[in-house]
Amino acid sequence: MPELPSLEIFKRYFDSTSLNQRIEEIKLNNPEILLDISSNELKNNLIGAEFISSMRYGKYLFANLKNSMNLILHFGMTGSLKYHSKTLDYSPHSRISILFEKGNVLDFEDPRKFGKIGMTSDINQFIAMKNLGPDALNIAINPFKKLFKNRKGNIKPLLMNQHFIAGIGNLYADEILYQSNIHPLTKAGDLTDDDLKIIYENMQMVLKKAIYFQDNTSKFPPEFLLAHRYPGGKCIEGEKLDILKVGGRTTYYCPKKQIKK
DNA sequence: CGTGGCTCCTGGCGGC
DNA sequence: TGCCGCCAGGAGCCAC
Repeated sequence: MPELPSLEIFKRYFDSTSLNQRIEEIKLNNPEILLDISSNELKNNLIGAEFISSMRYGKYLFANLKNSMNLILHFGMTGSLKYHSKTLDYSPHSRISILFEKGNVLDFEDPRKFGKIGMTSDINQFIAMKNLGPDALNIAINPFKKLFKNRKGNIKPLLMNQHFIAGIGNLYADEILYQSNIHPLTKAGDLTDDDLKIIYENMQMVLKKAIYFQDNTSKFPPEFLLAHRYPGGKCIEGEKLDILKVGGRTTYYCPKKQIKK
């Protein structure tokens, strides 16, 4: 589920389970998910250390260690966290297991193995190296509007472009545009100042609501697209949602509400 | 630059 | 039941 809202949920889960305990052992079941670091190096940084805090940026979670290193977690399409007792509930898809001294385990699960795990001593440098745009939940309206200066291309791929703005994925891009009455194929250059304001406000609203609903789309009220986003689904006004491919990704929108300019 | 296509990998679902 | 094709919340790379 990993768009910004799930990342925020993961962060809270991590903070409430995994801080301030000595790391005793690392089980690295799939070293191929490591990002620019060897298994031994990762283990050397983690074993004997402890997490003291965490920070989310876009779709990345940084777990801060007392020794001033930071574990980087990227969840791909199917990543998640699971904290459990050492004695039970090992996930078959655990790619890395972090065993704490008191007998509990944090599993990084990821069936499809699109996730990545790494380590950095400098989070800002990592963000700059990845060339990530500003975080979607921590940008003010004027800087947001400025991002659109001289931008071409369609609005939906732009919202999903992590170099442009960090945190929005396929589902929430659809929701934000639906709430804003903007067609996903609208050219960025055709958006008015008012359109950008509306998109900005809906981006904030949608992401916050999604966090509030624990990123569980089945809990979304009917005025949200995500409550009806499946083949044959109808929006709250009874209009059948249309499906398009935009930037290679399946896109749902309401043809009545979201008119192309 | 911007875009479209392909790739990594695995599981779940619908259709035959 | 078994097999097959298609699809999936991400993102990097490459060719045009």
